Parts: sequence; structure tokens; C-alpha cells
Amino acid sequence: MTSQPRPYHHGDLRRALIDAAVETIAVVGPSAMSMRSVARRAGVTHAAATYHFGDKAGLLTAVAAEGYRLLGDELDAARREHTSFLEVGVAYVRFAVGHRAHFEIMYRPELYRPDSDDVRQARARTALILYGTEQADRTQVAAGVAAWAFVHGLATLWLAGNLPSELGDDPEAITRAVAAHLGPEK
Amino acid sequence: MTSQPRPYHHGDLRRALIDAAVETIAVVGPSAMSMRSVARRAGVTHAAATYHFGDKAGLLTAVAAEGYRLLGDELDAARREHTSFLEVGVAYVRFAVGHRAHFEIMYRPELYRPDSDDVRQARARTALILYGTEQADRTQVAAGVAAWAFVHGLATLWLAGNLPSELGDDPEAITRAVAAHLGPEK
DNA sequence: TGTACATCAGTGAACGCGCGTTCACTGATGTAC
DNA sequence: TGTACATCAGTGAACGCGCGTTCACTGATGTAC
Repeated sequence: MTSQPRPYHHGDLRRALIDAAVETIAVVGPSAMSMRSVARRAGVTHAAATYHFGDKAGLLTAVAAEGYRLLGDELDAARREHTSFLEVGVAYVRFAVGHRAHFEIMYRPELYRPDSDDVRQARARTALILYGTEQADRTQVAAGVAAWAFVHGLATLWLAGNLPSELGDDPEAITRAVAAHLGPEK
Repeated sequence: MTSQPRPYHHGDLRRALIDAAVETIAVVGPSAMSMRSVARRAGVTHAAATYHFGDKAGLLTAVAAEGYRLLGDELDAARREHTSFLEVGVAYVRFAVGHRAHFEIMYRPELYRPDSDDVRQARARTALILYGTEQADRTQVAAGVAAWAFVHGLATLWLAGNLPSELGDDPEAITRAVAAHLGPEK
């Protein structure tokens, strides 16, 4: 118990505020998150959050950028570890379920600044992995988008509680099982 | 110009309030919609909205139920008019793009009462069309979910502005083009 | 090692605002006789 | 056709609340000499 209860200088409050934002979003949802509730959770005056991020959109921009970075890491790792591209899709669903708060912010661009350099770079890297290559032709892009749409839809439906219960409650297993039934629709 | 400027009794304010809610959501997004802004748009005191729907969740429940009903209608029509199941998927995407406000509310169950009878019935009908039959076996359900996830993901990515611009700007055409590249992933 | 000073990090109070809900009310409509 | 009365539909004012942002401030840290 040598820790000071409330050091005036936090050490890494920026980091702590992002974590607090993620935790808050996980509990109350993306639209109910407030600067004040985040600061409260971090044990700090709410003005401190504005000091570090400028405004609310600034904080959420940091969350979104971190989300894209984490997603890129996980997709990249999945691609290296498995020969099956399906496992990249499974990693996508695993990310969405495991990092729900990040995921929900990322796909609500009206809440942050999707054009910030930080976000654009991290997002471009993710897209690169999903499309396979930098100079993808139209066919490669279409194939990448097909896979992306499938896993994104599956993750979104899962998070919203819209998947039928017959499929079980393991989102990764569901992904593998359902993917087997994909096919050009007739 | 025989219309009275402000009749005390509206005639069908309930209907008008739902329309106003949908329009407001289309403009400011689902989380920024307020009872007051909706009433303002309908040209009515904000207390009138509470009178008709009980509370804010009540109004959004009505919007969600109407959304599921409209979606069911469109999917049903597509199934009757086309032999290709793909066109049911295209109808799904068309609905999402054409009824963005309804669609965004429907998949944010934390904003309304997804367990209300109204919503449950309309949602069940939609699911029925997507799964094909009432006593669907696990394979049929998995195939239905595969198709549903794909079009849902495509619609969601489109609405969030996340699809690469090379694919053009016609969501229905994109759906047909991209669906051709679906396949059990290896 | 000590001191002066600049910069950084967080405080706390204040601001004006829009919100959802409640409530007593009144104007309009419909029905019974 | 007329009247009395109940019910319905919407009003307008008030409530308390949490919010994002601003700002003068102070405590803590780091650096130059």
C-alpha cells in the first residue's frame, strides 16, 4: 500500500481516459457516454478530459483510431498464423465481440472525426489486409468486400442479439458454421 | 387554401409524429433525435408526443415496428416477383438505403422496447422470409443467416461510407456484383 | 547541490442549454336523449 | 334540431438534471545555471 491515493499528476492520464471511455461505452452504450462520466470513472475532473482531447469528438477519435489499430493487429496475426482466409474472418468477428466498444464507435463516424490522419492510416491498413493487396483490381476488391460484408454483418447481428438461438452462443463457431453455406446466390 | 392553419385537433397526430421522428432521425441521426425536436417538426407541443407514445422509447418502438413491417413487405414482394433469391437480398439493401432512419433504429435495440408484441411479430415475419420456412432445420437456418449477414453487412458498410469507391455508388448494383464473389471461404 | 523560473497537468466553479417528464388546464368532438 | 355532458386531444408552464465548454487558478515537474 505505498501508492499515493491521489497524485496531482497522473502519469498517463491520456491513456487512462481512453480506457475509461472504452469501459464507459461498454456499460452504457456509445451515445450515452459523456465526457463527465468518463472523467468520473478515471477519478479526475471532467475539464481534464477536455484538456487532453480538445473536445468529445477528440476523445472518440482516439478510441476509433485505437480500434482500427487493434483490429489491424488481429487480422494481420490471423493471416500469418493460418493459411485459411476464413480464419481472418473469424478474427474479425472475435475482435467485434471482444472489443465491442471500439467496434461500435468505429462504425459510427458521425461521433468522431473519421478524416483525422490517425484514423485514416489505421483504417487503410485494415482495408489492405481485407483486400489482399495495394493495387487490387476490381475483382479482388469485390471478393474482399464480399468477405468483409459477411463477417461484418454477422458480427453486427450478433452484437444486436439478432441471430437465432439455434446456432448456439459461440460467435466464432457460428462464423465457421455459417460461412460453409455461403455461395453465389441464385 | 381552405386548410385551417392550426386546427386544435390534428386528425392523425400519431401518424404525423412517427413521420416526423423518421425525418428527424434522417437528418440528425438516431442518438440526437429528441421528443422536443420531433414535436417541433410536427408543429405541436412536445407534451403531445408523450401523450401519444408514453415516453421516448415508446415513440422509437413504433418506428422500429413500422420498420420491420415495411421490410417484411418489401422482402415478401421481392420473393414473389423474382425466382432468384439474390433479389431478396437486393431488396434488403434497397430497404436499408431507402429507409435509413427505420433501419438504424431497428438495429439499435437499446433505444426502444424490442420485446413489445408489435415489434416481435413484425420481426418474426421478416425472419421467416429470410429463413424460408417455419420449421427450418439447422442447415436452412445457417444458409439463411449466411445470406442475411452478407446483405446486412453490405448495407451497414454502405451506410457508414466504408465501401471502396471503385465499386461505384449504386448499392443495388454493388450487391449483385459483390454477391458473385461469395463462396465458402478456404 | 541549490535556486529561479518556465512549462505542464489538472482543478473547481461557472455559463447557458436542451432534455424528458409531469400536471393542471382547456378547447374540440362525439353521443345520449 | 337542440342541449347537456363525458371523453378525447393537445397546451403551456414548470421541475430538476446532466451535459460540453470556458477560464482563471494552482500544484507539480523539469531545466538552466
